[in-house]
Amino acid sequence: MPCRKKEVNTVPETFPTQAEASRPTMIDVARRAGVGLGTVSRVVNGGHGVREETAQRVRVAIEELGFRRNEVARALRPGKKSSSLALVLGDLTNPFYATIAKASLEVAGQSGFAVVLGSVDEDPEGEKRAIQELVSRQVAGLMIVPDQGDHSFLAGAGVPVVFVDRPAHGIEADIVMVDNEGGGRLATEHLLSQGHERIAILLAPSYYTTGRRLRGYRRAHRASHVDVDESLVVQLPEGNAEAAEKATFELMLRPDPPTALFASTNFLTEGVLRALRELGREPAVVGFDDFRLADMLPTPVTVVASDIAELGRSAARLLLDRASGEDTRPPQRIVLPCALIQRGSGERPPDSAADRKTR
Amino acid sequence: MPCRKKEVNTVPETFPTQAEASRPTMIDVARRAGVGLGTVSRVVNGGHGVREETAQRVRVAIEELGFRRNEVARALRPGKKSSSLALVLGDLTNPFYATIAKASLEVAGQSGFAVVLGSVDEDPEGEKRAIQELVSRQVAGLMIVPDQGDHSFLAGAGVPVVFVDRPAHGIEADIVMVDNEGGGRLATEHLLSQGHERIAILLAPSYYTTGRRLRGYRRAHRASHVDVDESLVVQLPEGNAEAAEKATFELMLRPDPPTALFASTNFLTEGVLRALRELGREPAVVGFDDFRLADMLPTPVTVVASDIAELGRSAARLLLDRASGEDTRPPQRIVLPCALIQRGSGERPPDSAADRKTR
DNA sequence: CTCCTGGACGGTAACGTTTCCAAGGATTTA
DNA sequence: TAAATCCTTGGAAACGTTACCGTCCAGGAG
Repeated sequence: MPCRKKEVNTVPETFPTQAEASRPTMIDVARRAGVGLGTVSRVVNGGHGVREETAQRVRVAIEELGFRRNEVARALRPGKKSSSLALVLGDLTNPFYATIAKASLEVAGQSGFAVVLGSVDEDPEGEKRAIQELVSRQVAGLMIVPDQGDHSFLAGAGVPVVFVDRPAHGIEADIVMVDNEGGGRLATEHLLSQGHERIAILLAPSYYTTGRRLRGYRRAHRASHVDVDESLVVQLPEGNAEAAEKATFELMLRPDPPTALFASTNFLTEGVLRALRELGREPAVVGFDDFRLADMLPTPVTVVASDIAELGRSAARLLLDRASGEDTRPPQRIVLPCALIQRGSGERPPDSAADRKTR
Repeated sequence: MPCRKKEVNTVPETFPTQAEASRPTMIDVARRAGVGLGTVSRVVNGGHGVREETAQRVRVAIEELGFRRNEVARALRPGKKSSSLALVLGDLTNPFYATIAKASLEVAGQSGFAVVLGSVDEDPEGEKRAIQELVSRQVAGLMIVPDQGDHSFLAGAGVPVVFVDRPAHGIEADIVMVDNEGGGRLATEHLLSQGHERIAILLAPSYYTTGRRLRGYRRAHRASHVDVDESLVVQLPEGNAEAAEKATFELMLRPDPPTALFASTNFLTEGVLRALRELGREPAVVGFDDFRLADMLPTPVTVVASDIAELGRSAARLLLDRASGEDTRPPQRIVLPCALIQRGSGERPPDSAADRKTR
């Protein structure tokens, strides 16, 4: 009897640390059910054109053998892409990215898609390598939170792409993002309306989002007929909390410190708060993007926030539509709104910035 | 001339939203380089047994055509598993899980492995489905942060498995975890040494880790000859901050409230702090697992912490070794130590728990 | 009764890679 | 010089699935 490898009904004498159990194939199922290979395939894929009685026999055989379709072999067929999406992003430890990952994972999962996370080094070259790795895995689509640098190499990849949070250079593709300019404007208007006229803005380096938030900041000033002191527009060398902390120190120790600070990123907000605690100063603070425990800090933190999870969900939905071929519209551009969440730190009047030295 | 599909040298007239570019295959490369298929394969896989001159020709052809090996087809060969690991965990929004994901991703990436995230619903049944989905994708190994429930179905999967953070029932496999008992003991000893004798412990429901942390709590009490008031051992109905907040309210409003609280999870710690702020009470608090901004809260939070990233790294390393077949040792059990980080909340003396109502 | 239609089903050819085997040429050894 | 060996190379089989193309049989129309 030409049986595949061996049936494992006997207990192996050694612990099967990495059992080579060789899962049953459709051929095994076909043999067992006494039908042809094609019939099994038809049953597995919805069972059209198969007599109910036959289908039942096949299903029984599948159950008995514990058969599961080999997705790799399936994806090999021409035209069929694998049922996985790729997600390329920076630092999962940043709640912002983690939220996107979780949300897209949920949506993909509902459609039976898995999500492959490419490993992302810091440099743009590493990003490119990671993306190509993923393409060679025949993923059905790519969700990318792009780094700076050219992404035109994606044009010929033959895979639909959705950019998340910011667009990429050199390629036109779907993009899902938040209303950065509106958010920057919202935050700044809020501070201006409290009477602040010296509002510093801290910017992470050269992200697209950074520029838009700054634009909102400028627009708000213009609308209120307040001039921007360019020395209060701080381009940080890095996007982390430490850089923001250092910059805040310098800002606040100037002879003419700002009365309010707008931190354009969740990590930057953290750095700002650290510096202020150290300094014992209390200028108004507004952050971009909400973060856990923002309401639990000594002065709860006012932020402009958007629905980050929706960012991930939209991206996944859009990508699934593209991958299925249903959606052939020109590249979409989805922009989610921002809202101001007042908690206290953003509602401090200009004079509260004076030295308190309550330490 | 039997050319594959078509060469796309012409600019398509419509925007190629999801270009069907049909990437070049090894056959194309072979034709272009004027060599056989096998030779190309040998070059791609390290090029042993190929004359340098021939190899060079092949490499040029690869470059010119922009060829990338199709990983799906590669994984189809018997014995060859795909070069991806699967990671199954709960809520990526929890920094604990996010850290594991990031760390394992890094290690896997260094070995050229991608990480597939299975979508994980809440129920154990969903977890099982997700795992089987991943197995059918021929992943080279599984990292699982297991839910309760039986995992014996994994025994025949023919794939190495590493459990993370807690063991699973019904299967013996590698496991990487933290020293839960030691950590629980450390936290409790610390509080006892301050003179606390009424220490409440809040426990998330029925996790393995919960039981171990509780055991450490009891051991510390026994070692100090302090009896445990069983009414201070609080099993929460859910593992989230809300449940902990509610329980803390009830605890602190008792006629005989505890003078210290040990929150056995980062989310629980958050709930405890919320309740205490609301109540205006200040018992000592120690949390299990560090969290971002813990040092920035009104009273910085003392925690027992371990190197969560190392948890993820170890898991990935172990799994890669197993997958390569190099490591055939019996199931390993890696336990990482916990350390106490004193920040203030855990160093409050017993009498500080008295009503302050400073609000 | 014959022919045609259509549903059910079996078989086979791909998909792109790796691996094995055999063949050819060059080089060494007797 | 002939034989044996090695290195290089080409070709074909196989992996598990899906898609297509026939075949077979039943039933209805002419």
